Amino acid sequence: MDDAAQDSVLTRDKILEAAEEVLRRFGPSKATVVDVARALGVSHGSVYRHVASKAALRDAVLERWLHRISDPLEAVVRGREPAPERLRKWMDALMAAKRRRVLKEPELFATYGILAADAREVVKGHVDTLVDQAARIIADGIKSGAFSVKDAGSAARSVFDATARFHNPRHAAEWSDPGIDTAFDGVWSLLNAALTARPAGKR
Amino acid sequence: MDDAAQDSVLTRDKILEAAEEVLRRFGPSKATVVDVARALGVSHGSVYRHVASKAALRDAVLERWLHRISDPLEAVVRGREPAPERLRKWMDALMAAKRRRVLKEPELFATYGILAADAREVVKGHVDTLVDQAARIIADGIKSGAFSVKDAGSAARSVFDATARFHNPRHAAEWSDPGIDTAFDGVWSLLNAALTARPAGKR
DNA sequence: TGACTGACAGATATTGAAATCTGTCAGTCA
DNA sequence: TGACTGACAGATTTCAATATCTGTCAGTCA
Repeated sequence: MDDAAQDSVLTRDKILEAAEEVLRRFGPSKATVVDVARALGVSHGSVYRHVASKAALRDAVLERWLHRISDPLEAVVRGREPAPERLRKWMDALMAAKRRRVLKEPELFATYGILAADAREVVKGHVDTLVDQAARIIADGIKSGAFSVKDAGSAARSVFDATARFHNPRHAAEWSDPGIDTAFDGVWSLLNAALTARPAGKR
Repeated sequence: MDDAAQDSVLTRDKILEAAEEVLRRFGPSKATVVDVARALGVSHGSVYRHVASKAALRDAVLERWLHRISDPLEAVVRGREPAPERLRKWMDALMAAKRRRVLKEPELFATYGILAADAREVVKGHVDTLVDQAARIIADGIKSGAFSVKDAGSAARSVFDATARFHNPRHAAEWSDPGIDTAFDGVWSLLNAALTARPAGKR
């Protein structure tokens, strides 16, 4: 009848919210659908009315989390600085976002790492989103003449691949190495040189 | 008395040999020092006469295995081709060595991955060896004028970092992706451009 | 005499019975 | 009438008793 303040109606969003909290508190190996239902005060059968399976629920929670990483980077992509500075800023923001999460809540980070291992498709989507962001910056750079590569898309993919050590969660343990920033600067200066290099009289 | 054919004397080498075989057959979680001793027909107490601990034994076996990867690359480093070709050949050989091992014996590869997780120092030594090999090639390239980077050592480290996705075992699962070679070519062409780029009239 | 054994203490791993979980669906109730 | 419940089958996980392992060392024996 009235459609406001209907706290009692079970929505997919509420389930995702609760699942996130349950995962945070119990970790991926202990969190159960029954826990999620209990947190919401419903039977676990009700949960299955809104999500197809436990795997689908985990996927959806992971997807949300990944969006909270990639969405804020949009602001950097749409920034006004020259493309080279903007690309560096975007990389810094990406790395900072990841590192902040490992440092602040290492266990939660590990939890999402475990979810990601079972959700290749979701992760692929996340990576594609990020590569697309980088590609848009590089395309700007090509247009303005700052970058001299042919294809923004493949350049973006290569930049992303070449910097894997600095943003791929598999390498998270290395992010607290003292030399990590120096290492990134080294890689960055090669990549930046490659992107900006004048086509050059052969060889 | 006589020092030939003394099959009965227990040496550190024989222990490493046996430990390798036990690890191959039982995997890292099941392999025990008792198994190694049994394979050698001695008591496990004897094994402790030659190795300080199970961890030290694992480290030594891992180190051997890593040497079997890095040693053959020396031939490439000492090759006669121009540095850029040689560096590429070295990278190809490194990647081929790793991929061959995952493909032929995935479980054994996983076993060594697990050993490596507990042997940071040994792994660090292996990486240093590899980076040093790359640095020697790059130094040649600088001498011959083919490369224009300042410091061979740090350039080598950056090249190694930038190609992590293609040789770091953490990414082994990605090595069977159909696009992996294309991805490497993309990264390589950026790195090659960066190394060979003429210092360029600024910006 | 010194390489090797084997029993030991404490730590770690295995095992299988009992408990819990996932996903379904006929039935309730607002 | 349709969102929700709760009991169920089969799969998975837990837990505590039991067995095995690691590292040591006094003692054997060649």
